[in-house]
Amino acid sequence: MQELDMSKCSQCIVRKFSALKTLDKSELMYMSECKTGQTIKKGSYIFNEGDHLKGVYCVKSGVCKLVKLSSNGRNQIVRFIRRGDLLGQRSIVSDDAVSLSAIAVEDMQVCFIPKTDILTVFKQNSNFSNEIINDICYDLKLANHQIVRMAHKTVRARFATILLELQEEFGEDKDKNLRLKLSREEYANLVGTATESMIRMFANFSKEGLIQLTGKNVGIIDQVKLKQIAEE
Amino acid sequence: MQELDMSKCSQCIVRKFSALKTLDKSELMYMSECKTGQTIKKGSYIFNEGDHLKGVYCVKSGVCKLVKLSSNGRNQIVRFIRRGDLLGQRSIVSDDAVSLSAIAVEDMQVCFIPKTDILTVFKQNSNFSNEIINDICYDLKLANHQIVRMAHKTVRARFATILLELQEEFGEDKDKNLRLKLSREEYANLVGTATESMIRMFANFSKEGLIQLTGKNVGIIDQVKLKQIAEE
DNA sequence: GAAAATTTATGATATTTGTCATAAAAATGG
DNA sequence: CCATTTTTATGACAAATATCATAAATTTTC
Repeated sequence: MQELDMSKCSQCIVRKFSALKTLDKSELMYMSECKTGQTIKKGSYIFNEGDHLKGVYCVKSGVCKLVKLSSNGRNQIVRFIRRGDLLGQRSIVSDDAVSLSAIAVEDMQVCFIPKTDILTVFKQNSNFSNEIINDICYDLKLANHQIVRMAHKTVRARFATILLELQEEFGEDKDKNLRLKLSREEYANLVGTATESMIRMFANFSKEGLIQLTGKNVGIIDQVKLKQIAEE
Repeated sequence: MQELDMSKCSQCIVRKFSALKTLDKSELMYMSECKTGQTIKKGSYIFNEGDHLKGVYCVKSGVCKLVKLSSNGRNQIVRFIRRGDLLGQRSIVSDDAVSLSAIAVEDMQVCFIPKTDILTVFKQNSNFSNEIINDICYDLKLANHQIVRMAHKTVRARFATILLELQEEFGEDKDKNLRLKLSREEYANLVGTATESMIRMFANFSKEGLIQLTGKNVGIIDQVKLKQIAEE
């Protein structure tokens, strides 16, 4: 990680997307004083399962994955964090060690805000705290949904769901390929299956004309059919 | 549901277990005024996926399951709520519809506290709000853990885990049988498998001397081995 | 307490998914 | 640009799990 000055928070467009949008001028000034900017290279850890976070990261650009290790050695990607998201929100309200690791999937620019400083604002500004709490509630809702999906859907259906979610969440480039580039192994860790099985699924979906593969690029062709498969 | 007066909150032992323990005398008096007591029969719904909750339930006795329906018709038990727990906590901080159904697994006694009233206390008493938020964070942590389990563990390992969790959470009766009585179907919905597969697993575990089956009763015999299987 | 309904049990079989082995293709690093 | 490492691909097979059918056991209902 490399330290950078990313200038004033009040001029940062990214805060508009996060709970930080609720802060007023003086609060933003305060944040500007506290934060430190960093760049994080693709593949490197921002924090690790078990760490005690000393603050929150505000993501200016790039994407990271939240990953959990299973006792039998498998990895699960629980969710992605992207531009505008706050990474490590829970550490504001809870002193527990984090239960997930955060690993950059692309090069990232983030601002680190120390816990004590964000806590000051959290206690002062109820709009801000409500936003944070709502975010956490939303995460819980998604997590419950995901439990059910993992428990009762086939790899095939889960893969279809993931493809549609990636399209929805990160969009497509000019060539209609999914903007977020992931390895087959990462897809496997997202869907919850073995890498080999994942590769086979890619081949199947491609043969069936549901997706188009161009190198590492994945293009969604038949959205309707994918939705159908996701429901099965 | 039958209406009951369950008398004063300040005299209720159950509040000691929940976030309500942070309330002072006057706040408890206030709660006593607002709440209404109810009994709920085994098998009946307390609320349904999609409902908008008008308040929170404080569980005095009995157990309920939080269930989510999958698009392919399967049920998943996401967690249990028991004596001392607040049911529907998230509705305090979020206006969203609930994403889970709550169904009584045993006869229950609950007190219903209207949202507006609990919100008053939530805003006033930061100890109380912190407790609630911490509970929600804890739920999220468990949910993430469960995603990984569902994605990467076999039915066998998940079953072992569930047995140990039920022992831990609800304890055993005089005959060393698990106190919480569930049907095979409920076990299946908890482990995330087909009922027939679940029944076979019961037979297997019994044959292997891991558990003892006496009618609907389930006794844990070999805790050590179960822990081992849970890790696989 | 008998009939009906539900739950548990078991067999046979199909499907899904994982594992291990191996090889081709692509990316990486001097 | 070549050697090395990593990623993707594919075959063969094993293991886990679901599905369908049927029956026994248990509970519920009148």
